[in-house]
Amino acid sequence: MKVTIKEVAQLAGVGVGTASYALNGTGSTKVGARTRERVLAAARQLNYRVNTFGRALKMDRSYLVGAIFPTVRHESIPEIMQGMEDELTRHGYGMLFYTYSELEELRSKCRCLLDKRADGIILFPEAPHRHDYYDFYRELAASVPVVATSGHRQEELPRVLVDGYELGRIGTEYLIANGHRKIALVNDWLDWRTDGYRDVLAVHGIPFVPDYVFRDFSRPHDGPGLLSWWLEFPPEQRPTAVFCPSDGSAADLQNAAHDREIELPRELSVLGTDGLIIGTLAHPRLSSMGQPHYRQGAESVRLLLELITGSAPENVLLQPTLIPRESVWNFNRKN
Amino acid sequence: MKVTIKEVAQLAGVGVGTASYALNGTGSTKVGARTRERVLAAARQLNYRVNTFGRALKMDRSYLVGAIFPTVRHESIPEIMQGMEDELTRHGYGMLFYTYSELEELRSKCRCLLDKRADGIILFPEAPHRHDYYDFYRELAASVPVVATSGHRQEELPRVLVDGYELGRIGTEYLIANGHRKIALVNDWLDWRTDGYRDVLAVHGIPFVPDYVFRDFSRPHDGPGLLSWWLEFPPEQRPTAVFCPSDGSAADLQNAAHDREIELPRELSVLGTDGLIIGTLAHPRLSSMGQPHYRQGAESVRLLLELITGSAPENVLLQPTLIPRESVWNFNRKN
DNA sequence: ATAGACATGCGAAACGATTCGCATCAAGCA
DNA sequence: TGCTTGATGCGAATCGTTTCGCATGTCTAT
Repeated sequence: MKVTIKEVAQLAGVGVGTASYALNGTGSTKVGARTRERVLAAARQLNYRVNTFGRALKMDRSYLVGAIFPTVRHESIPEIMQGMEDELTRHGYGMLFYTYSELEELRSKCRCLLDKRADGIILFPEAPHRHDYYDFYRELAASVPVVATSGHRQEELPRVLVDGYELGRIGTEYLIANGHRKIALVNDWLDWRTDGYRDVLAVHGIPFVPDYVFRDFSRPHDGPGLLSWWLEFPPEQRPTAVFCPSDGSAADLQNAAHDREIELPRELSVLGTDGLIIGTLAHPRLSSMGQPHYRQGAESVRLLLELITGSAPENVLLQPTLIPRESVWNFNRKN
Repeated sequence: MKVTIKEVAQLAGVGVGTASYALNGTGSTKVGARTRERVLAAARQLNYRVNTFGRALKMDRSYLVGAIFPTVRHESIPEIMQGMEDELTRHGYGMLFYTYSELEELRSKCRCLLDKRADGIILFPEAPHRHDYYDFYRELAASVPVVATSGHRQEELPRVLVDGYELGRIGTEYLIANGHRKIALVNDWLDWRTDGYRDVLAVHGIPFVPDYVFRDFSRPHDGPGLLSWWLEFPPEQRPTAVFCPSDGSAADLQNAAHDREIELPRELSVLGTDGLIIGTLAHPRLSSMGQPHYRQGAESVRLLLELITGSAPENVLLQPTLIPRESVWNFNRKN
C-alpha cells in the first residue's frame, strides 16, 4: 500500500521527474509517447497511487474544501451537501464537514480548516443580521476563498441564493389563483419575499395589510406560536392562508391547528417553503415552494472552484418552483 | 499566512528540532522549561500554525477520517453526522464526507479516501444482505481501519449498533400495554427485532401469527404498499397496530390511511422507529422507538480512533428508548 | 562536416515537519 | 583534577512529490 513514484520510475527505467510528468500529463511535450506508456504500465502494475501529502506539500494545494453548516438539523442541508459532494468528487476534491452553533465555534472550526490547508470554504451563513458575523466573513474571505450558500441576503461574499422575490411572487400568485384574498406571510430573514408578495397583491388589486405579515421575531416561530398569532385576528379578518418560511414550520402549524380541531385545509390553508420530503408526511400533504437545494450545493462548488483558480465568479440566482399538493384550499372549485 | 517552524526556531534562537519538541510537547524531558517558553512565545508572536502536510508526510498520519453514507436522504444520518463531527473535532481529526448509491460507487469513493490517506473509515452499510458488499467490506478492512455504524447485523466489521432485540421488545410491550393484541410487524433487515417481538408476545400469552410479519421485500415498503397489505386481512383479523421500521414509512402509512378515510389512531395505530423530528409533523404525531443517533455517531468515532491507535475495540450496543406520542390508540382507557 | 535547433530525459533541490544520533556543558563523585 | 552522568539542544536525514536547470542525442540546414 506504500509504493512511491520512485519505484514506478525504477520499474519503468526512467527518472522520477519523467515519471511525474508522464503520470500527471503535465509537460506532455517533454515526454515521449513510448516512455509515457512504459511509466503508466509500471504504475498500473505496481498499483501506484499518488501520495497527496507529498504533492500538497510541494504544490501548496490540498484539493480539500471545507463545508460549514450552522446545524445539520436544518432539513434542507442534506440535499445541499449531496449536491456539493457530487460536484466536488467530479473535480477530485474532498469535502471537510463541520458544524457550528455560535460565532466562536465558527471561528475555531474555520481555524481547523485553515490548519488543514483547505483550498476554500463553503459557508452556510446563519443569523445574517448580526454584525459580528459579517465582520468575521469579511476577515475570513481575506485569507481564503469563501462562498456563501443560502437564501440569505449576503452582500459580502460570492454566493448562490434562491430568488426570494420570485419565491414570494409565485407562492402568493398560487394562493390568489385558488381564490384566497386574506393571505398571511410569515417572514424569515429573506425580505425579498415580502416584495414579491406585495407586488402580486398589487397586480390583483388586493390591498396590502401590514398586520398580515408576521415580523415578530421575539415570538416563537413554531406551530403553536404561529397559530396563536393567527387566532388573535377577529374571525372575519382571519387570513385564509398562511405562507410559511419552511416546511417544518408549516407542518407544525398544521398540527397545532389539528389540536384545536380546525378543519384543514378548508379553514386554514398553509403553503410551505423548501419542497422537502417531509412535506409529504404532513397531513394534509404540504403544498410548498420548492427550492433547488441540490443545484444550490453544486453551484456553490462551481463558484468556489472558480474562485480558487483565480477568477472572480458571478453570483448565482436560482429559481424556486411551485409544488402543489393538498394543503391549500381551492375556493373556486365547489368542493 | 505561511510561517514555518524554521522561522519560529530562528526567532526563538533555537534549532528546528528543539522547536518541534517544544511545540508538540513531545520529548518533554528533552527541552528546558525556559526554552520551551521562548519557543511558544515566538510561535504566538508569529501566529504559527503547523503545516499538516509536512507533518502528515513525515508521520504517515493524516488526522483525517472518511465517512461514507449510502445516501443523505435517509433522515437519521444528519444526527449521526453531528455526533461524529463533535467527537472528531474534539480529537483534532477532520471528517471527509462521501456518499454512494451502489457498490461500484462505494469502491471508487473509498479509493478517493485511500488516496487522501484517511487514517480510517466509518461506513454506513447498505443492503447488508448482499454478498458482494460483504466481500468488499472485508477487503477494505484489510487495508485500513474501518468501523460500521448502523443497526444492521454486520458480522464482519467492528461496529456500533442499536439493540434490535430490545427495540422489538419494548415497542411491542408498549403496544400490548395499550391493549393491542393483533400487532403487525414490518420488517427491515434487522431480524433481531422480530425475536424481541415474538418473545414479548409469548410472555403475554398472545399467539404468534406469521402473517402479521411483513417480510415481502418484493412489495413496496411505502405507505400505500403497506396499507394495501393491511387491507387484505379480513376486518376481524386485521391488526390494530402496525410497528414500522422507520418514521418515514410510518408517517407515509398514516397518510395513506387518511386517504382511505380510516380514522387514526382508533382504527389503525402506528408505531414508528427512529424518534425523528419528522414524527412530530405527522398527524397524529408519531409514537416511535427512538434511536440514539447522536451517540451512535460519537461512539463510532471512538471505536475508529481506538482501532487507529492499535487496540481491538469491543463492539458497542446502544439502547433504544420509547417515545410515546399520539399515534397509538389506548384500548384500556375509555376514550 | 559543423553548428544550431529540437526533442527527450535525468536527478538535484525544495516543500515543512519529525526524529535520531551526536555534541556540549554543568554537576557530581572519587 | 579527571571522569562519569544527566540534561539540554543542534542540525542532518527523511517522508513523496513537483519542477527546474542541464545534459544527451538526433535531425536539419547550410
